[in-house]
Amino acid sequence: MSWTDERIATLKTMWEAGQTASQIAEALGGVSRNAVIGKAHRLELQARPSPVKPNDPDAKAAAATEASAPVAAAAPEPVAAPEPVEVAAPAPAPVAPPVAAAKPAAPEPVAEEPEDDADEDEDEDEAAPAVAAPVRAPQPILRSVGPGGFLRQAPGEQQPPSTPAPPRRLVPAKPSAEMANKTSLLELNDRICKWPLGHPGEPDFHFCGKAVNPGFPYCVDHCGHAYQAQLPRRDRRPTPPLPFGGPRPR
DNA sequence: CCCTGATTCGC
DNA sequence: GCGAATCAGG
Repeated sequence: MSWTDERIATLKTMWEAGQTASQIAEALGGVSRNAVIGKAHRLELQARPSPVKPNDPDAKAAAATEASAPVAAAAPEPVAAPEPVEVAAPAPAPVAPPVAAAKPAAPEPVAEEPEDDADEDEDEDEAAPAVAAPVRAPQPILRSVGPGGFLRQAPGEQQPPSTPAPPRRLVPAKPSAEMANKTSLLELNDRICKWPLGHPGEPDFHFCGKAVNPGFPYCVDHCGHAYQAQLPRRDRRPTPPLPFGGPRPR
């Protein structure tokens, strides 16, 4: 298997979406997770919280290099001023994180309508009324910053009780009509949602294409899908949050 | 044990 | 450039 543009695009997309290397490898097929990670790094896609990220470069390098050779000398404690790794503290404290007031000007362009939370809109309805954003009190909400740098939902605004909802149609069932205004890979830019729909290589594969949530590669809706707490693999639905139908049966 | 990503290094 | 082997934290 080689890294075609399509595969690379998928890799990028999934990587940015927070999928694990294993999942990406599985979805792509024909590659190991190591290959995915290696490629991701070569593409300079690095990011995402890694389970193994020490602090001191020197100590780490030494440890990594001399992994098998127990260093019994030199540089016992070169640690002088370890810079505190400033990660946004998920402190529930009343003090608002800096990000909270970041963009209070534009309170959710998309109306999170209470009318039917049970049946949330995951489908890209051709009639998506993204414009019908009614007046909503511009009260800033307390948020913390997640590993990916995304705004985490405040405890109060947890919408559904983490109900992924039964897997529904992720790919428009209407090939022709829907295809007319699909967003192809070539049309991707900084302003439109890059959430992939369908499988790369297939005729109906396209991207969401809606306006992005400022600062993110996806629209508000898909940010919600892309950025969520990782559940243990075991408790994870086979594919629910995945825009990809999962590994394509070959 | 399992998982994760990072890094190295021979190819 | 690629990816298996290896490392290391959770």
